[in-house]
Amino acid sequence: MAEIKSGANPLFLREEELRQGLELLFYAYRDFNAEPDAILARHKFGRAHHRVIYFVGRHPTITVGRLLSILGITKQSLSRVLRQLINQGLITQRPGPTDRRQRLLELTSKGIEMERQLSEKQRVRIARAYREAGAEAVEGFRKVLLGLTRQEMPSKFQPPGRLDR
Amino acid sequence: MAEIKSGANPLFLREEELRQGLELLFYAYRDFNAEPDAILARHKFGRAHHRVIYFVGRHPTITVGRLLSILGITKQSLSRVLRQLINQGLITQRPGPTDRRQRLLELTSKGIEMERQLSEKQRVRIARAYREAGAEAVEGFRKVLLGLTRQEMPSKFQPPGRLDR
DNA sequence: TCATATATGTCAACGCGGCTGACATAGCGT
DNA sequence: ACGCTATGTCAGCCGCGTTGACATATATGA
Repeated sequence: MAEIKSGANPLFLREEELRQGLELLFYAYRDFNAEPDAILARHKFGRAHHRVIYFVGRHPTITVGRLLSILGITKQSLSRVLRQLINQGLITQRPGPTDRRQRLLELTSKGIEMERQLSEKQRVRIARAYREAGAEAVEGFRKVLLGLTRQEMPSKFQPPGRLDR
Repeated sequence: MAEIKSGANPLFLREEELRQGLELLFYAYRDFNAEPDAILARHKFGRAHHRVIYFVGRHPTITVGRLLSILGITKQSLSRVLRQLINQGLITQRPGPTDRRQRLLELTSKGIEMERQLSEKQRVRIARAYREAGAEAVEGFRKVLLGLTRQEMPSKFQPPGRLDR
């Protein structure tokens, strides 16, 4: 990659560069989820539970509908994991104060504890990567990821789809 | 946990920063795979097929065993999608020249065409993100992702696990 | 040469978490 | 009063992971 603009074959190198980015993202995403997966498995949960716990923790009193649109899955899919989380006492629902059709979701203390356990592994991992890479690299990391994210496809709202694994 | 070391509260900001990275990665990974997913669906394939096509394209004449260890899945899982890809004429196998137990995998021209279609969307996306972010940001992006990737868990070889989506 | 180990494939059964379609209920708003 | 919205649920399907057991061909070392 030193000779990126080496006259010889800039197009080929560029292609390599892009592939590299592709793979980096693939491996990083995989490794990044390995540790939480192990914890989840001990509780008979999966990544879907993790995501729900995460976003409810991040947005306390979030409504079901909002959660659905963040996750980009169907209500039937969400319902399964949400019901489990509620039954296990990790999440509570209560009617919305103004619109009582809504169910506002919140983590219980048990849910908060779980969230902490799960994200701790990832926070440590990110923190280490940030520290090693330096502030400037972190800024670049964010910029590029943001660029990857935006500009959705024609369909105005994100179509449902698998995330994970 | 918010105000643990408050004062001005550098710790809180750091925490926010880490969460931001977490989410960025989540969204980027999701959006990044949306377009190929649509193409795959039209051919009755899924992400598993995409990954196999990708890595066989990237490493022509790769053996089944090597592919398994890259993907980090079981041979039974691979076998299903690999058989389909072979039946559909996207991938060919042939015995290894020195060790005839091995099956060397390669994309057919049809497979190459498919690979091109799939990765084109992602290459365009990455290329745009790189262009917009600038060379320096790209370097940072790579550095951080690399930091996220390495340093595996205690188990010396990566345990099997889901990737994707 | 013979025994064991390796590379690969296959059958069967299971689990998670997406999906569609249909239908139900409560509450909001006109 | 009526229809739209937010949510939930039942039923069934599919992709793609998993484990365990067993089969076959080939390589390799005692």
